[in-house]
Amino acid sequence: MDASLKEQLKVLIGDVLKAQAPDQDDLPAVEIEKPADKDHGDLSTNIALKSARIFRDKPVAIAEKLLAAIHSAIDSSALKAVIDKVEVKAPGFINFYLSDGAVFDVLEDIYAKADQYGASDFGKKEKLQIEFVSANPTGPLSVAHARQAAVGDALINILKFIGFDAHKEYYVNDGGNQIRILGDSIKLRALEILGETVEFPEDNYQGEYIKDMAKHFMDDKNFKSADDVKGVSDDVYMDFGAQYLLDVIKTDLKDFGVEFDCWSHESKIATQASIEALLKELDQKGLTYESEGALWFKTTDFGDDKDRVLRKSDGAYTYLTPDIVYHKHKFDRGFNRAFDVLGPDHHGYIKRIKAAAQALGKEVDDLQVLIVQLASIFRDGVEVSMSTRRGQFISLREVIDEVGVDAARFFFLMRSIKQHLEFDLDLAKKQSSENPVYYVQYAHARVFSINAKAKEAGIEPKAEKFSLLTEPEEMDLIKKMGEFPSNLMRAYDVLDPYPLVIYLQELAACFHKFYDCHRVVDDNPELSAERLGLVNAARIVLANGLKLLGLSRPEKM
RNA sequence: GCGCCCGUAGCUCAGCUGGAUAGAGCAUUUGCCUUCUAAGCAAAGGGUCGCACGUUCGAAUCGUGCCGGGCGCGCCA
Repeated sequence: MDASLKEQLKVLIGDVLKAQAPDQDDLPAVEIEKPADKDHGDLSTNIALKSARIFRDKPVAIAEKLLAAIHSAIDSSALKAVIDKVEVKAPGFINFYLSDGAVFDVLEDIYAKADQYGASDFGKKEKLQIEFVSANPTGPLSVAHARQAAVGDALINILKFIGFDAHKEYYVNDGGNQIRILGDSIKLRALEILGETVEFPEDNYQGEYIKDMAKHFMDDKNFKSADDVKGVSDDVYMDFGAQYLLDVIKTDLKDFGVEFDCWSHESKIATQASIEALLKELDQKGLTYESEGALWFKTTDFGDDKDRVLRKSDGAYTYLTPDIVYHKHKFDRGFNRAFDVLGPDHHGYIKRIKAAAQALGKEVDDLQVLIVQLASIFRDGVEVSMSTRRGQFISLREVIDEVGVDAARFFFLMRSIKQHLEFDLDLAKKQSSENPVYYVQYAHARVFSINAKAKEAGIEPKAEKFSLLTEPEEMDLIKKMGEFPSNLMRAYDVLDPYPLVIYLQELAACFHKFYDCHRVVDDNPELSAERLGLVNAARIVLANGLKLLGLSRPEKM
């Protein structure tokens, strides 16, 4: 079932096809796939259907012709031990059935690699970075950030597992206007607390947490009067606010199981000198021009809808400019590729920042933006309305406290990032069969109670030379385990961990079905030993998958 | 008006680069615990895959055009 088997078959069939039509040079490529239906074998090729036009014959007739040649080719190759049966089925598929021995190889492979089963050197140590969350330190993290955190973290784990040198980074946007507003908000709330009448601007941060911060601030400084508050510069409020909230963010993320390799600060990277150097570089490449008193970047050269302003007519830089410096900094640090995880409100920004990467000499796909759709929160069956500006939203902290880390991470990962997510707090909280979180973990935990039972009976798990497992539920479970590596590759292809979540649910389903149909520990010691080996192999695969998703692997539930 | 994402069972969603009779969970109905955890298993009902053309031996999947929903279109960040 592994990739090399598919490749071997592909080559073999390709050779057979070529022998049938030596003069044809535009033969279709051979594709091998795993049929959805068990009655269609373990592997299948549609080559006869694809080449119907070239051979000017019915697909079934072509398949029959190829079948004889494939049979003899297999008999004289190493595949003989692996392929049990080959047959043609309407409308012209050629289906391959694996031998039991080939299926058992999966189990031996799992035991040989253990917690490294599924790992590979596919990534060839390519150095890449995923930047995610990167919320401005102006408030606690929301559910949107929580989803991005779960996705970024799981994706990093998967990329590392398949051989990439992957790093996770948080970009702290501490240079912009919003920090000034944050400082102002704290200051005004402090004055309010002291009984002053203040006009609190609508654009300032309205959340209750600002009042808490103002109290903390005054306690720290031992401020008692409005004059004390007015006596310190705005910078003090800004620094306090940003640092305070950054600490909150770090703590919340840590409690969510997400720890970054690097926290980059805009204020340290996008310095005046580095911005000027960037502008000079872009100018030398002929990618900027002045118009209406502003400095523009020709992003249209790279497919953007319109050019973008780098420096406003008042002399200040737009958000884009330091962000380009930051991305240049990423590539200068040796990251071959970079991924930015952003919310859907940023999709209009993609062309711009990719244009910048190309202007800096990178290829189009060296910078990829992963847009993670939002999550709607449902409580008591109704959607909770959220507004960041008004400070009304469910925070990551509330999600952690209310449903727990495992359930929250699982829910955030169980849908494609392209899919808008419905997060039902009541469902996520439930410790019952309705909650999909526990389905996978329960399979893992069940193995431990089997092991306890086996220990009583003095049965040791077998880890090689399997031969007695013949039940369909056993074979299905083993074959499903063999699909683990390809699901990791699929997660990489789509840059989204969700295929792994779906896979683990399928694997758990195979396990539960086996569990209900057959007893592991019974009066046949040889069979019991093999079944014990089987369920422990399943436990390894489940554990590896859960670990990659950042979920716990309970031994008891 | 333009751009991105979504539209598949009552609900929430899978369906990978086009393949064989469109799947799962939840919900509904019905079975299975004196034996390794019932947070489990089995069975039943439930679908013009938003609509229409097109490409193809073959379309939920690809293309075009509509319809519907979400988000975004600043010298904001």
